[in-house]
Amino acid sequence: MKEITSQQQRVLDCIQIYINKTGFPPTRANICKELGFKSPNSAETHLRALEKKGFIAIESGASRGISIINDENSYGSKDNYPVIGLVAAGSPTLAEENIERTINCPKSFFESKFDYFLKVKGLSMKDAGIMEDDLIAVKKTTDVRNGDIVIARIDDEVTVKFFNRKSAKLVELEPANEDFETIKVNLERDELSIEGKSIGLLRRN
Amino acid sequence: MKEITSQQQRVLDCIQIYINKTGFPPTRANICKELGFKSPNSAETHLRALEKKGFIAIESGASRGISIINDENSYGSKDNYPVIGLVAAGSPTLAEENIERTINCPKSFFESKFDYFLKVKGLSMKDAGIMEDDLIAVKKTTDVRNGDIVIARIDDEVTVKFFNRKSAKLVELEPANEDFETIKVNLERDELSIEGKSIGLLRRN
DNA sequence: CATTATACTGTATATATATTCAGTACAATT
DNA sequence: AATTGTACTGAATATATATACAGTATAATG
Repeated sequence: MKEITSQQQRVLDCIQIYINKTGFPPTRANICKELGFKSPNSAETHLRALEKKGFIAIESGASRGISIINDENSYGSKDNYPVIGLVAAGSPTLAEENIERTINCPKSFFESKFDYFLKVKGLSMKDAGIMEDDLIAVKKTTDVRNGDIVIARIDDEVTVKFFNRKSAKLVELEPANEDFETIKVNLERDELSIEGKSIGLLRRN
Repeated sequence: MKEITSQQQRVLDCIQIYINKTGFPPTRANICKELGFKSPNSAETHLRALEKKGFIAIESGASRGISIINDENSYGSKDNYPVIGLVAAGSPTLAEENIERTINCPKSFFESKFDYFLKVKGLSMKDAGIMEDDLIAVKKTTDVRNGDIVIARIDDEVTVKFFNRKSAKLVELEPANEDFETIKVNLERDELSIEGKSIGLLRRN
């Protein structure tokens, strides 16, 4: 993120204030009126500069298509946490197309910090009190221990299970539902990537 | 706030998701595309209905001039909610001595407003995904329906169960665990007070 | 010294967008 | 039986809006 000029900062503030006040971004003309410019092109050039520097995104062709980019490695640092639903095969979990929505929640809401909410599919962990459509608070880490509820990825499929390391080369992913079977992962043959672990859960009836 | 139809709810959700994803509200055409309508007027009429019912505001003439009205809770305003643990016999649930701690949490965190968190004891609702020490978000109300998870008080003891009204004088409180038995409450003989119902759940591992 | 970025005014225009009008159909009230 | 609300299609239109183009001026940069 490059440095911003004072005028560009005024424009950026103006956009944020406008959104806070009305719920939607301003037009070029709105910005001109707020800041006293007499030509819409004044706003336009500032917007293009802000876009080039990475402070905002502009949807081409769309009216009011301005969005303020909350940098700091995607979402984490603020109070808005993304909710991940179905994860498209092969795509990174936090890719934009996987984000269903965001939830506003205090950073210290769970005992330790976390990175996103994962919407649960299926009932394979029901005996651990994890039901369909529950939102698991996931902390991105590979530091997991036996008994942890982990979010694992096997062959581009994301699954939530108990982690259980049996030996140097064998990891078992155990469901909490007798209708499901333990997944045995031979680390020499199969690929296992640990996305993170569950540190909390949220359910909305 | 009047009642909303299922289609209007879909439109409202669509608007919120669009804003979350893009940073600005959708046009009529955007809504049509998302929901499969073929005429922008389909969206228009739904928007007007939502406006009339007070769910959204529409800025006349402005493109994308839709804003979602969050009555009171004004998205982001936070509040402290008490956590109720063991309820002393005879005392009101929200009495000071019953408050273990408070949790800071956005007012609009669950779909509907709630009054306190109740810390769950025992496993009588485990098949409903409610485990020991889970925190249930409780909305104080006596307006409960069959199938709701209610917080009930019988003889100064607080319990969480499924509510099931069998007849004018018989209410059954059903556990979600085969090791527990349904509590049958004869309203002519026993006293039953409904403290509220569960509208969400929070678990901290 | 040429180049580039900032910071504007002013005009013009294609098109994105809201909004109205004309219908059809169905269900719930009154 | 008449009215109202919901739930749409389809077409038409005024205007809101982004955006390009033509200038002017200043400061910084290599």
